[in-house]
Amino acid sequence: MLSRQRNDPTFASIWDELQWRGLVHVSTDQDALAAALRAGPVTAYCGFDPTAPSLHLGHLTQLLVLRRLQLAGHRPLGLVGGSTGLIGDPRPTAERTLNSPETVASWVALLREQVERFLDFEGEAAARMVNNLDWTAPLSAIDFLRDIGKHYRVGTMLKKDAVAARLNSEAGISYTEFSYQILQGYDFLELYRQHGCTLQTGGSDQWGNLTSGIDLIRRVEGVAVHAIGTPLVTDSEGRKFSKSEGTAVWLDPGQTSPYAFYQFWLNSADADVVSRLKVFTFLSRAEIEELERATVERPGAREAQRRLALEVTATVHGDEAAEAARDASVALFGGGDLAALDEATLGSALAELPSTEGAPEDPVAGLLVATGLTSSLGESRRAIAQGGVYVNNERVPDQEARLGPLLHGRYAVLRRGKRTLAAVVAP
RNA sequence: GGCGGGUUACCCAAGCGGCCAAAGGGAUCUGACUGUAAAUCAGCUGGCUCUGCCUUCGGGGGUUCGAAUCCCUCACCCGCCA
Repeated sequence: MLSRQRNDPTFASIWDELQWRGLVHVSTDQDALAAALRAGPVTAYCGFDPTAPSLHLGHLTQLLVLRRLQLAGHRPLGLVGGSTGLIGDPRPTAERTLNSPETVASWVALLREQVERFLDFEGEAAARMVNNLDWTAPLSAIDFLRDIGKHYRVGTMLKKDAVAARLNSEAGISYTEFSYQILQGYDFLELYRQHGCTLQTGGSDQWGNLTSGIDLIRRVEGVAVHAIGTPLVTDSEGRKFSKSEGTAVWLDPGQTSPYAFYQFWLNSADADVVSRLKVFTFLSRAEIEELERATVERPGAREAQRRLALEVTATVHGDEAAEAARDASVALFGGGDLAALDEATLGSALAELPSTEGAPEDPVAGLLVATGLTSSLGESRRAIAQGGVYVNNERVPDQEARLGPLLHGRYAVLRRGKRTLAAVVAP
């Protein structure tokens, strides 16, 4: 995948391209930053905290920004938050529950592998991976307070969005989380010292943490460094899709299958699809503008959504998985008669879906639970009663219904609602 | 450390001895319309061996025929004072 990615050569600079793609929501002084990027290779970093065993879509934006910078000749540093993950970035709503050091360490390892897949570790602009535990763990509490804490003004720290929100809420905030911004600021300082890093990227909700490092480096080293805050990935309603909103789309294929991942993008609203193409694909401006026209002229054809789904799935899961997800989608949503599909096509399509073993006499309600389409028998019955369950595209008539005849003697396709599918396979 | 307030389902939030599996709103999910879209309208949303039973209102213990509701205790959060 990496070898096929490229920036659009029609842009005068990477800065122009990032701007066009809508990836710069906030930044430090634009002229200075653009000039720095023009002047030669810049070392840029982005941090990923282990709050779960996988990265999700919010992180993908950052990974691709680093990759775009790398393609323009700059050097990316992928940071995993071995120490910051032990502390927890304050959320605006409530205090986090601390995870055990063992858990954090295991998640760090998983995240590191995921980040590594998006960057090139060879050549002039080779990427590097770092872990902030390496420089934070040896630091004593006294060193921390004297050497770093002295540069921070509490008044400034209190003004950071997340901190201010928490202070104004009933939840309050612990000293632990309050200190987070100092740790992240110190990361930037260390990376500046160790690797000459002068640019940090992050989501715009991280702006307070980004400026924390910028201010620290100015005070300690007298140097002006930069930051880019990318827009948060939302749908056209402004809803954030990240794990905190409960609709997580994970990069780990074990948690979100390539098929489910493909389907997520395919279901993008017209109003969102162009901005998503810009942020999440390496398609050129000309290609994206063509897809934008297609969306306006033939919205029902959903050409942009199809291309988006294929491109992003390929970027994350590889060409083969992306094509399999596309082929399965075409077969299963092809417009009707599943029985008309030949066995090989059906079998490979169903292989993309969550599945369970079952026989014709098994009750549908139980199979729904077994495939994960519902989480309890009660929910299954409710779904059936609402007319929201289908077997092989036939609506299931009553709650006691059994599976019935299998396609090719082996398969059945369970559907919940319009588009959530699962497979039943004879043992 | 003292005093006061608080901890309810995915989130916000009402309830303050029985009519409470717990109002209302948000969100999810389903149906209709569609393009596997959006908007709109309607409905569902603890579990089960389902005319009943079980678990749930921060944890534990108690009072009572009966507790989310009263008492004790522990934990955590907020505010004021120190």
